[in-house]
Amino acid sequence: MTTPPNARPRVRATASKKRLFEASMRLLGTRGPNATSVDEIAQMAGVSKGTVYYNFGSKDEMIGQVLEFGADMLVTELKRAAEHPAPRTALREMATIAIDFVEKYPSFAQIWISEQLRPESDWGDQITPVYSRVISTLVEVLERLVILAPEEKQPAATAIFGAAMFSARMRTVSDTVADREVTLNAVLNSVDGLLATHQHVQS
Amino acid sequence: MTTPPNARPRVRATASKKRLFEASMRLLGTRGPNATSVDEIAQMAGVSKGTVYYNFGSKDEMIGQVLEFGADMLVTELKRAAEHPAPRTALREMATIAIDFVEKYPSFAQIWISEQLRPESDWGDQITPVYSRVISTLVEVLERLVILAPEEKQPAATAIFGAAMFSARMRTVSDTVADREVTLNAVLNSVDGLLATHQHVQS
Amino acid sequence: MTTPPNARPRVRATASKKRLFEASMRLLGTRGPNATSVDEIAQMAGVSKGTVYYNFGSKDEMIGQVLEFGADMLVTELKRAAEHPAPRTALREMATIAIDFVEKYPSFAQIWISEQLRPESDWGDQITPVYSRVISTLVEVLERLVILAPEEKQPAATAIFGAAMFSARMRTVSDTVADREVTLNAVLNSVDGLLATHQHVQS
Amino acid sequence: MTTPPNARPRVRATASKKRLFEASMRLLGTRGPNATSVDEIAQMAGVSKGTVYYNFGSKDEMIGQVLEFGADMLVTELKRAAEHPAPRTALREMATIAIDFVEKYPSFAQIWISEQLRPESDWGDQITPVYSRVISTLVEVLERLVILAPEEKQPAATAIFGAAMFSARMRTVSDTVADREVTLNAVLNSVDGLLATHQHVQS
DNA sequence: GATGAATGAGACTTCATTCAT
DNA sequence: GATGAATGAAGTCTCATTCAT
Repeated sequence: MTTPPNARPRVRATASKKRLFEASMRLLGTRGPNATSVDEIAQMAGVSKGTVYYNFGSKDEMIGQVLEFGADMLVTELKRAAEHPAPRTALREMATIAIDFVEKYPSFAQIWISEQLRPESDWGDQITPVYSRVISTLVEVLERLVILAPEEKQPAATAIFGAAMFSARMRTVSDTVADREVTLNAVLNSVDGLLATHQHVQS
Repeated sequence: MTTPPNARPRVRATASKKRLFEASMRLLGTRGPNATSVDEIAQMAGVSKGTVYYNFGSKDEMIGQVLEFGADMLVTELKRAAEHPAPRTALREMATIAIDFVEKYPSFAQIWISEQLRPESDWGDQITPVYSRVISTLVEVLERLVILAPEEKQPAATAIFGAAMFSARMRTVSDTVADREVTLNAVLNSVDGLLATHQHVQS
Repeated sequence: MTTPPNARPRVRATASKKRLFEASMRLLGTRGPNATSVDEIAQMAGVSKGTVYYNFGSKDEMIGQVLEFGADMLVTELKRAAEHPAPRTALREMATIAIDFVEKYPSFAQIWISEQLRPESDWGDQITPVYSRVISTLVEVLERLVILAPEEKQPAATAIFGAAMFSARMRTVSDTVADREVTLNAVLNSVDGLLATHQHVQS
Repeated sequence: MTTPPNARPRVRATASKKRLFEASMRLLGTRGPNATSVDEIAQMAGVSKGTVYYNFGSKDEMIGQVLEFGADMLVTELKRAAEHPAPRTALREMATIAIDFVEKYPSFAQIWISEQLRPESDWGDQITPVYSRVISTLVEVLERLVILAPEEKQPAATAIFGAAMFSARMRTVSDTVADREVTLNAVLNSVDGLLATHQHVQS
């Protein structure tokens, strides 16, 4: 993190860390954290195993940082889309972003969906935020769309999030890849259901 | 391998086998398959480690059988609920069953959601059926509810399944347990969305 | 071992033991004692694993008995051949017997050659006799053929035994099976060497 | 698997690797590969069990390398002795080398004799060559000694090899250790038999 | 006489982590 | 900054043996 005056060491350090980051992203989602060994990550990054510990301190710390990085990427994009003035359009764009993100980084969706639910996950600190940050963003948009009782808000958002993540991930797994637009509409059924059963917010 | 009891499968199951089954169910979901050791399962079942191998041959085989058993339980119940003449009521009951099942056996939801999505899971043969069997049942009910284009069917069912599983599991994890009825309605938003945007089937 | 008055149990007992014997013979030579499990032997014999312990008490005891049985078979035949009045003919017949025996029961040759040499073999008590009984028979015949110094006797016999066993076993393993007669002559070279370098015994 | 040091094989061998090699040599022959555990080897070498896997990858790989190393040692010496201009002297020296080698490394003789004959040995790739390389060297020398029919060559060499290995190994096992010279002569009886019954090669 | 469920010691192997260089 | 040799705890699995039935 420090920025010493001599450039070369910093460049090399950054290079190693960056390569480890990239290798982690690729392997973590393909095989999951448990099935991926530090050896493999180091080998794919082209550095020695010790370098992992020099740069990150532990395997869990590295995974945590990778997960956090990915989470920031997704949440940032989602928040930007949430700002669209028309709430239904905002939701459509958010779903699109989620679907595309999962297609681009199946890794993260995998880990989030699977590990997020595991109560005593080692990366809980990095993972839970993904869910809660997305949910709170979703709730904000939903509040601009329909009038919801307080206790309805989080469940409604959770259902949409679950539908989106699950549908998106399934596209990347199943043999018959569903059309992106069709998947998007299926996810948005949830939104349309809300619109059909709840009073709309006046713009 | 040692003299496997495949002569008359499951007839007169040993007490040991039953106890291992129960211990597996409890531990598998709490910690996930990878994080649960054969030692722990055997210890919780009150038998020796060798007994696991005498009865199941391998850890994977045992996990597979446990998963299969749970899947049969859920799918059987879902299929019965699906037979309700009114399709929307059928879907409501199916969602209720799923939510209750997850509450009763958080284990299975955990494994299904997390492992199902992992392409090269070792228990793929036992797991994939859970998804596909549920989806095909869901599709049958949806076909009785609204008129769907062929390519819409699976995505619509997947979105509902994802919403239900994710919401149900989230209830068992989060601090503020959402009300069961509210969760149910949130899941059914997806169904109501379909009803709002598609032509209804004449009864 | 006891012979109870009612015939049926004895017949069954004999049957189990006999079948275990045969299964052992077949497996022991193919895979060696260490690589052959009690399970496999029992399974091939069509009896339960417990029957092995009921009949023999232990794996080692069973192997020992099987080895002893084979040894008796060979030694008995060799001793009969050794009685031929012409010593060289006796030796030729003994070698023939050994070669044929190895061809018929590659198992025994395998175990004898390999385990015999292992100092702390578990079956030492049953195996060593094979070697010493054959050697002493050989020595007796050699003494009728040439005049040997006392210290020459055992080494000469050992060399012949080694040549015979090794050559015989090699025939059953190698791709290009050597002609039986040619192998026999190669083994008898040792005898002819003795005749060429030592004083003959007057008949 | 963990970062195997195959970059520059054997250059600058670690002290650990060398010590494991030596411990393996000592234990492998005393007890045979199956009866020797990785734990024992590591303990005798004074390193941890993990070091075995770091350096060799597996037990079989380690055994294979040890066997190969020993085979090279013996074959190299035999080939040098085989170059002696007088073929009978060459054979006598070869037999001497074999006897001494077995006395020094009873281990290898043990494994070669016992495992070589086992068709489906796991170390077949390392072991078979021992036999065939020695046999072909022996045949070359025999061809310089007497005129042999093509089909006689390999059997003659095999008989000599068997006599030598067996006699040598027997010396290290039996209580009454035969004199080295006497054993040597017993082995060479085979050669003298060839000389007595076949036409000599003109020098 | 025979069975087979159960056992537990011990085997091979993996892998996150440490540390001297 | 980085390396890679070394470690040891922990994991999966095998198998000879015991014992109640």
